[in-house]
Amino acid sequence: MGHHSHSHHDIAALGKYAPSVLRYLQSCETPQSAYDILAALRDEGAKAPMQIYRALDKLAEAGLVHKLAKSNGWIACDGHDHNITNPLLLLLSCQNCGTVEEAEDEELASAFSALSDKVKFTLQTQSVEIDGLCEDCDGTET
Amino acid sequence: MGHHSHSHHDIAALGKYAPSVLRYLQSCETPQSAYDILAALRDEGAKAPMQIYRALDKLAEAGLVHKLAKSNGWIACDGHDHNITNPLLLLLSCQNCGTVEEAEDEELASAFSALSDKVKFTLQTQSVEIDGLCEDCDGTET
DNA sequence: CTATAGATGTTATGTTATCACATATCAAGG
DNA sequence: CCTTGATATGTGATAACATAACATCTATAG
Repeated sequence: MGHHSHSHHDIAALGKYAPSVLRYLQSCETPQSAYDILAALRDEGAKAPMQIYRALDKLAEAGLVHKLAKSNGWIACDGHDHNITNPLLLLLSCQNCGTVEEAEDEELASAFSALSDKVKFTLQTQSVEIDGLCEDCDGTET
Repeated sequence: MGHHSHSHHDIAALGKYAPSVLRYLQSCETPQSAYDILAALRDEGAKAPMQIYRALDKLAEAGLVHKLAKSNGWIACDGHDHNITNPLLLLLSCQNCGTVEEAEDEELASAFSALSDKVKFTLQTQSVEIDGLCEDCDGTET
């Protein structure tokens, strides 16, 4: 259990550009748009948005990248194992520096389950995006 | 306390199109895009996206409409009072029929607060979007 | 070898959002 | 009045994000 599931993926099988898209996102501190990634991967032959979106779709399905809906940005997964036993991923997005921290929380996950029962709404969400200030930026921002 | 705060707003003060944008969203069952709203408000003189976005921005700031980040759609607030004492709005978005239900939950709100302390991340988020199936659709969808 | 299925390349287009500047409205001071 | 400045609104252009549609390539089963 010390390993996370990512090492089990054959990233090359996710398409021609999946490895470089993932490597690029891993090299970035902050979320990148599909067009940012496209620009960065010109050297490697990428020419059209579809090539990037196809790679991102497969990487996301494999849990190797996450999309931030509010900003249309993408990040590489930090290594959390997003599988059936870890149902709820929290993406803590700093409004000052732009970094995104991943977290999981049992208490929050069970509060979600309880709510789901209470209001009779069957949850399908696997991640929740949360805005705020990271420890470094809190108090620091102008 | 039978009243909600919305009656305190002077909607006309939120701009020329704010009243008709709000009225239109209130008439819709499902989220509408800014361009949907624009199309619906041609009769009332709306001609360009900016006119709609300006109205939506002010309505959102007043808590009278909510944006769904994942779908770029907008809904009218259902009457919940989104003020300082009710910090966390949950938007339960049905993936089958498209309706969005608003909810609040003390337990969930305190789990968020607890998490915030634990990971040292200062929350600014006021609403959380959640996907799933509403009671009517659960089991019903094909 | 060829048929075919799936992956990738490519063009065009659809959709969402904002910029930048023009024009209008209106209130306050001269 | 009239000018000045602040705020609201109108408008065209364009940026930014995403997908449709079809062509071409490639691996491999038959």
